[in-house]
Amino acid sequence: MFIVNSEKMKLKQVLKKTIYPKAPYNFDYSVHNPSHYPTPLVKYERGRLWFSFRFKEKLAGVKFIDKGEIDKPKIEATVYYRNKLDKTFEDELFRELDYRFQLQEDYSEFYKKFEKDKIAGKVIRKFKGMHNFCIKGLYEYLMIAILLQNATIKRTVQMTDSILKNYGDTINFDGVKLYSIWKPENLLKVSESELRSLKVGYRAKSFIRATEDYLKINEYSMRKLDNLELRKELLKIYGVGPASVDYIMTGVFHRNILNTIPPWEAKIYSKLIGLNTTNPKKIMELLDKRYGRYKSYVMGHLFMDISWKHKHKRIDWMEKLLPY
DNA sequence: CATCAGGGCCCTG
DNA sequence: CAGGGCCCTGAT
Repeated sequence: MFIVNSEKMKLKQVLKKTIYPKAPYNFDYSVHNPSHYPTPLVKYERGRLWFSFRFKEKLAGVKFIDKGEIDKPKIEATVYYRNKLDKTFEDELFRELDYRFQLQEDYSEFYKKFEKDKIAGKVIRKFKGMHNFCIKGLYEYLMIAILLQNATIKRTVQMTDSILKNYGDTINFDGVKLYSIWKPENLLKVSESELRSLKVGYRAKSFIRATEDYLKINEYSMRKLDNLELRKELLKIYGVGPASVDYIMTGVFHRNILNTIPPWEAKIYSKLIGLNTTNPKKIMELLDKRYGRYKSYVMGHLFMDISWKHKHKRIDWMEKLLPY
C-alpha cells in the first residue's frame, strides 16, 4: 500500500530577471553536463535550461535563456511558482542560484596558468568560460549519489524513474513537465519495504537513513566549513562513503578537490592524458606534480570535453567504459 | 540454467 | 584495515 503524497502542480510565471555572470561565461558548458545520467529533473536545449528548484520549502520552476556571449554574458531567468513571491524570498532565491551556478566565480588565475599547457591547454581554451555548476542541493544530490552506488547507469536510470514516479513531485511550467526530488520529510512517511518494492534493493535503507541524517544538518552553514571539516561531516551521513563524498564536495559544495579516482574514471583519465597506466595512484601523482591545486579543474575540463564529444558522436571506448 | 560483476558502503572481526 | 554481504540486472 503506497502512501501517495506527491504534489502535482501547474506553475505560473511570477518573476523575470536578467543575470549578468562574470565573464568569460559559456552558457551551455555551465548549465549542462553530458556525462550526468539523464533525469526528468532538468531539461536542456542549446541556449536554454529548465529545472525544478526546491528552495526553502518552496518548489519552483526556473527557466534560463542565454542572451549573451562568452565575453558579454547575460541570462534571462524566469521563475514559475504557484503565487507571487515576496521580495526577500526572491533575493534569497537568486543568491542561491548564484551559488549553485557559480555565476560570479573568477577562473582567471587558472586560465593564466594552464591555457598554454601542452596536454590540456587546447581543451581549456575550448571550454573557456565553463563554471563549476551544480543545480541540485545537498539533499537531492544525496539521493542521486545513493542511486548511483554499485549500479550500472541503466539500473540507476530505472531506479530513479520508478522512485520519482512514486514519490517525486511534478511541476508544469512553460510547457515543460519536470519532476522534483520529494521533500525529505515526506520520504520518512514511507516504509523501507515499500521502497524495496521499487527494486532499489538495499539502497532503500540508505534513502531513509540518509534522509534522517540530512534533516539534522544545515547545508547552508556547512558551506562555511573548510574542506577537511566538511568532508568529516558529510561522511557521517549514512550511505556516504569515499566515492560519494568527493562527488558531493566538488558538486554541491564547489570544492576544488580530487582525492580519489574510481577505477572506471582512471581508465578514462589515462586515455585523456595519454598515459600507459590506469593505476589511480600513478595518475594522481602525475596530476599533482603537473597541475597542483588546479588538478580537479584540469580533469574537469578534459572530462567535459570527452563527454560533449561523446554526446554528439558516440565514442567507442567511452561506450565501453560507460555501459548503458 | 548458473554465475558474476557493476560508477560503494556498512559492519564485523 | 581487510573482507564479506547486500539488491537487482544483463552479459556470458
